[in-house]
Amino acid sequence: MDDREVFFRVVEANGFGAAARRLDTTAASVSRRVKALEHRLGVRLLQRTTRKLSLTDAGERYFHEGRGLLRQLVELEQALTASAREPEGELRIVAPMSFGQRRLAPLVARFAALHRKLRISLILEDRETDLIDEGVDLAIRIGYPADSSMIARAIAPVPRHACASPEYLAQRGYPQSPEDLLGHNCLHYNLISEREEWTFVGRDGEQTLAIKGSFCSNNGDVLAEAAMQGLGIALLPDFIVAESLADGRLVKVLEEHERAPLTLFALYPSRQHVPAKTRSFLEYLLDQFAVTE
Amino acid sequence: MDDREVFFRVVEANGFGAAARRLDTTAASVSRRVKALEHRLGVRLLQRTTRKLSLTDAGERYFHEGRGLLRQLVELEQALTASAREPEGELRIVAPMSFGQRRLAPLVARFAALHRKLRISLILEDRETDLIDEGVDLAIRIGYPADSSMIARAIAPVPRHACASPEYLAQRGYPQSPEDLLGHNCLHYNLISEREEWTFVGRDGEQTLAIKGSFCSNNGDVLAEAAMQGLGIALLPDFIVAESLADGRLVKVLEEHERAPLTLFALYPSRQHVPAKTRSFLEYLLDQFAVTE
DNA sequence: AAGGACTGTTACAGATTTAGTAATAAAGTT
DNA sequence: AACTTTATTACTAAATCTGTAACAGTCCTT
Repeated sequence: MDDREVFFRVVEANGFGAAARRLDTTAASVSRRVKALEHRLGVRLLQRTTRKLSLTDAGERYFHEGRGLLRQLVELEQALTASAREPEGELRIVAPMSFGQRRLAPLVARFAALHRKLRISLILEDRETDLIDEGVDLAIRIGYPADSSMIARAIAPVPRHACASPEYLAQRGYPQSPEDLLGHNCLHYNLISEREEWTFVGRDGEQTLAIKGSFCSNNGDVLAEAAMQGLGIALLPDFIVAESLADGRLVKVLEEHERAPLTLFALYPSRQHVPAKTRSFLEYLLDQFAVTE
Repeated sequence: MDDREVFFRVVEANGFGAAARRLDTTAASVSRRVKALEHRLGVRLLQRTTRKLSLTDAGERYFHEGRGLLRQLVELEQALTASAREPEGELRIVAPMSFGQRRLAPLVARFAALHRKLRISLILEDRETDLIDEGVDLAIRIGYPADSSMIARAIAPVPRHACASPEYLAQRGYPQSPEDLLGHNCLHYNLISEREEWTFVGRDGEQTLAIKGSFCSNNGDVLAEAAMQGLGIALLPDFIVAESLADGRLVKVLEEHERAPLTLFALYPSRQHVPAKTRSFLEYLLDQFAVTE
């Protein structure tokens, strides 16, 4: 509690004791704080006998001009505090391109409809942006957490499937074991990892293969399209190939050898006092993915 | 120092350490205070890595809207502090009628000329006003201090003289001792004391006489006029009869029996943080009367 | 690639400040 | 005159704040 506020309360309540009661403290404390304020300003603010209070010129001026200022300041602070509770302002989200388009965009649109005081900016980029530099509230990443100064919250597992078109498999054969891939045209998705290695779970644990292929890309949709055209086998995240698998344009291979899924992460700066807009969206995401997956 | 001010300084200085240097404290302290402010508001204000600072939405708003408010408040406080040093505003003085007219008015006029930022209100009243109720900064009293909650500062002695017109004395005789007054028409000034008693210094200490007279008043000028017209002997303060004594219209009697003079007092509320206008005027009075008397 | 310089944060210990209790003094009230 | 009510202050304990120093993360230079 500010000494200034104590003084204003004394004037409003017209007495030290009355002010103390309203401020839930003792008259002794109020007396000392007014004294301290007067000492700090070097001006007597209240002329007081044990029975009467009256403002000095300085006190009069301070009360009339200062109270409004302090009140505005306090109201501003309360607005800020409130904004930490109810989502408002701009929420900047960055996410990988494909995931953003396919999965995030519809969720974000529904979330935006729930919070009309929120302006949402969804930025799709396949590079790791500096959250602080870009003023980003929340970043969606797939893989493993990296930036140590950020908080990484796991949202959902992201399985990856090795898949190809039925035509390709009919022509080149259906791989029965990971090793069989060495004879196939493997289409590498180099956004998650540059290294042309695929890892599967074999008889005795994980097994990493140096694969080869005629085509790689940092864009999963391009690879999926290539696979559908019968170019080869692609190892792609579930959300990119789910539709194609569902309607049969792509077929999973080596399904029982799939390694543990990647993780969908939400990254946000710091842990103390996360603004409501960020916290709220994060909870929404967790809720949505808990149901879906 | 207010946490708010620390935060604004951090933003202005663009760094905790820089702010600490300007505020003449340590980075540790600054860090903690910003943290405390954020905790109090429940909002993170600054996004910080060890190398970069950036305002959160809340911090941005707080800085832009709050800094002006706090600055106005601080400037108001500085103005109040300054007003305690340089006389300004309204200075309300109350004084007894006769003394005010004859002695104080010219001094006040000269004092007013010295301090153009001061508006002086000289209230002449022969009753004891409540300084606090009336918003009076300084009261001039003659006699002995009474109001215990006020500060009474002695300014000058005020001798009283028993005096009459030369014509009256020629006709009725010149009193040689205080007792001789019993046979005279004593004109009582009942402002200082209602009781019709005059005290003189005789052979063995003070001697109080119950005097009698055909005329009394609470106005010294009226009494002086009456005395000059030869009505009787009046016991009046020096400042009322000085002129008449100087030009011979009145003559002192029993001069060697005069008791100790009354005292001219300045009364003002409290002792801590006396405003500059009051202090300044008091010093002026002391200076003026030290020279004159 | 590694070291150096600088940043903000935090544990610790000591110092300062603050709070409430109770006693005191002053001014109304019955 | 006794009683209330009011503001103030000495006293003690609790809370807070401060600076130091160690630490950790980041950028820059070599």
